[in-house]
Amino acid sequence: MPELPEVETTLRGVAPYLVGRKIVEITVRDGRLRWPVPGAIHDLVGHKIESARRRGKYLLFKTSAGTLLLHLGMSGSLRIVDPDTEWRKHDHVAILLGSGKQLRMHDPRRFGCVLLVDEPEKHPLLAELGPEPLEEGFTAAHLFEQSRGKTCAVKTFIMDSKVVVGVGNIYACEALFIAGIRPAKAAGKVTRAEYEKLVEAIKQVLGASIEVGGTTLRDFLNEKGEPGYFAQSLRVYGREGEPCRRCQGTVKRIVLGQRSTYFCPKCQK
DNA sequence: ATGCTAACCTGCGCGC
DNA sequence: TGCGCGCAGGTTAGCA
Repeated sequence: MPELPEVETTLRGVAPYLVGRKIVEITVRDGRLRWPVPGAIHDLVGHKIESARRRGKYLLFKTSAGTLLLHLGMSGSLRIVDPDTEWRKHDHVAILLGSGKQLRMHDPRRFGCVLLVDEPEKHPLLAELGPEPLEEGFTAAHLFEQSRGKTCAVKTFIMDSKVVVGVGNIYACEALFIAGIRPAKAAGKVTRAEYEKLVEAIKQVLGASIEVGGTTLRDFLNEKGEPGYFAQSLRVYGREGEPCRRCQGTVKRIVLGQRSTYFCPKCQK
């Protein structure tokens, strides 16, 4: 489900229900996520959520007793419900708030995680992360420097969270199409001028998707159960064999780094 | 250090 | 209708 726009949409949806509220009860129905949900998260009961923010695709809910670190993996989602709402299959963790509302984490594939951390910036999962793509630190110079000597595909390169966070499979394909760069081209051979275009394309495509609530492919819904509308704006992702929207060519699919990769051979060199 | 792969899971849509 | 197969928005661990 989630790339950066979907995580950001989720954050904006749930934050107003969380910040300033006390945690009344935490229910772990199935703690078998990517890593076991630590028993210590119950220490947060009685503490107030002071802030809710995002770092890459991680969500961080801060309390005076520690920070809840949450990742939605491939299929995770959050919902705000009334506590008497019927449990769905794969509703794994729930947090009851002082307001009487409940936050529920749903994740069929269980690639997501719910952890308790003390100093988020020092945590191994966050310490090595690259810049936020929508912030100042994400520049063509950064990509150019980081990529010199790299033989991996430029698409794989921009999906590496140590290089830049939040660019997943959909938006990597879309951004490379907008920038006119062939996804399989070695990252180290992409020119400075191409990285200029790519940085702009990434900012453009992520920003545009956030504006319409993210991409709903099969199951992404926001905290109110509404879909995102970016799917209808996709230029190449999932369009193998269909006509390119810019030229008369046909969208092709290849596999890079075990991931489906869509591009137009005529528009992307 | 770098780079590739296998692995973690469940569910869905497709062709037969 | 049912079954097997391939595929899915992410990321880490482990190996060469």
